Amino acid sequence: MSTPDNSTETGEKPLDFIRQIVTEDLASGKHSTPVTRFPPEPNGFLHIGHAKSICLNFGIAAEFNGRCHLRFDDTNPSKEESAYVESIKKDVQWLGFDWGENLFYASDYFDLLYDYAIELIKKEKAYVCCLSADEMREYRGTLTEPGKESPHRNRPVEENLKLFAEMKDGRHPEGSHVLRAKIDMASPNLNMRDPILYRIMNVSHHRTGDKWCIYPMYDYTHCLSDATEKITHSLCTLEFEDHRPLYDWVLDTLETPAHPQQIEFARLNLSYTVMSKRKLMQLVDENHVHGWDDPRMLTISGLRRRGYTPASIRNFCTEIGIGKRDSWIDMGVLENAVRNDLNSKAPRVMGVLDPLKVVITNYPEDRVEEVEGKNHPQNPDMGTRKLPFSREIYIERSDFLENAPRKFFRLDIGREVRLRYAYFITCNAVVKDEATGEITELHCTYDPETYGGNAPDGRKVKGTIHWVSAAHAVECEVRLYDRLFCVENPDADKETDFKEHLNPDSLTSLTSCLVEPSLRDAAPGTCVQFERQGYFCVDSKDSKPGALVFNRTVGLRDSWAKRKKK
RNA sequence: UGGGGCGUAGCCAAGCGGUUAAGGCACCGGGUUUUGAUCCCGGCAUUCGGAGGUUCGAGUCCUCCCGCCCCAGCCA
Repeated sequence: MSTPDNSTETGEKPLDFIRQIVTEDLASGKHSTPVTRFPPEPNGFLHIGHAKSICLNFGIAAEFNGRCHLRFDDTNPSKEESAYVESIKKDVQWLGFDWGENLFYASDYFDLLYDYAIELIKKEKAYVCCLSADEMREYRGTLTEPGKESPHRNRPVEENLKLFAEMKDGRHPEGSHVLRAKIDMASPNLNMRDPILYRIMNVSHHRTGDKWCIYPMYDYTHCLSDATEKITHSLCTLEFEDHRPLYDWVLDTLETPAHPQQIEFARLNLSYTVMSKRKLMQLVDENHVHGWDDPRMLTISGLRRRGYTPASIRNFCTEIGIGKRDSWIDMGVLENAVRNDLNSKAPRVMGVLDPLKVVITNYPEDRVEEVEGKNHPQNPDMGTRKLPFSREIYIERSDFLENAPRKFFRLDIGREVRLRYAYFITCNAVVKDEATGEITELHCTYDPETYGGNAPDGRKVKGTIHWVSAAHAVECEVRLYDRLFCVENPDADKETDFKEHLNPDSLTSLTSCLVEPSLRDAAPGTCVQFERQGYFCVDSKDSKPGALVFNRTVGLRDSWAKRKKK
């Protein structure tokens, strides 16, 4: 029944090259079940690029009935903190993944790793080197010239054992000694020119405290951690391709429980943003944004606060695919992913961002009626809600235009529009501030026959606009976000600091917005669609009862705005 | 002129020698619509970085060329 067709059984999405390898390894019996791992270093917050890796690793585990470990790659205590461990766990869970019992730390293996190192020394495959960092750089050679062997390369085993033990016991200062693999100083692959395995660091570790003053390097730790956990497929990004020979060398030289296969894929690049932890940290530290979870940040916590759903991020990750090309994904693809998810999930409400008062002159002063609004026009299961309607309402300022062109389907003097779910109104007069000329109020009349929004005489209106009742509306703050940078690739020009491309208008705060009363007690995190405008969520940090704050997750597609631009 | 990778539409991405080169985003038309949203329907690569070659047949195989990315941390 084996078929060369690599599409899924239902034929929806073809398998990427990694899933093809996994499929083949299962078919050939090389593995009975795949075991993957997501191995973040706890030195910062997770971002959308990590989400790609998380979805890949946990996704494969779920699809092929395997498992995925969460392993903290905590081998450099000078940069790591347990606060990051907690935030990473939270983000992975929030994305919808579960590592079950399989939570590991590279630091769990420090004893094991030390024993393996002794093993290497005994096999004459590792030695203690006393060259300084500068000397070592000189000895390493260059891209085009081979390196020179260290004078300590042929130390006797006993001496290496003794020195390594002394390093471990804190008898040598930082930088004075390192343990190196004995491979090939003439290798065209710099990673194979006797790479460092252990360095001395007099730094306490967030988990092991002061037990150690020597810490293993990534290249040595990662492969052995993978092997120890019997990982089958060790997935990492392209820049580690050159490290694979070293990964394999360690596992071939030592006797380990398994020899996982390292497979590299392209990391995610998104237009109009930066992705590296260093740069994100700079934005936070220099107050260009308000913290790691600023809704403009493409961190998982920022996206969460912005109103992105876990499903939207997962869908985005499967949509963009896995490959080996350096690619730049357009920000619009991410935005499209939230719109798609929220379109079916978010209840519809009405909110006015830039209010313009409308007095319905033929509506009784003290009358209040209720009209019924659908919570989702395509999904009756989401029910309906009552909306108060009265003589004074607010509409969006941009829904009125004097001397409007024919194609403007909104309000102008003499034009009739529908107030969503309420009545047809016709504008009769404009009230302006005499000094500034600014429009302060509109006078309209309503047609009592059109309750609910339909005219018994069958007459049509071209436009339907949203509104709130002045006496019942809830005042709130709304924050609009735009892309953080003005250019597609803020990193492109090495001469210019990426921060010079920051978009000065990435945040707009509107403070006198009015939303319908059903939102009065909306809980933090609540996602809704403000009809005709976009998807918004109640801010999880700054929103308080009585002082609601909404974040615009993403606007609706707007073909009218596009048309106007032309 | 060191090594390792990668080139299919504006952006991603299928394609695994054999009919008219999937799909998504973007874009352009049209229809439905009490959201200028959603939804629906249609359009959008005579050509796969370039040039040769093998073959009855090449995006897929071979050769050469061109372009881009990564590597000289006691970071991961």
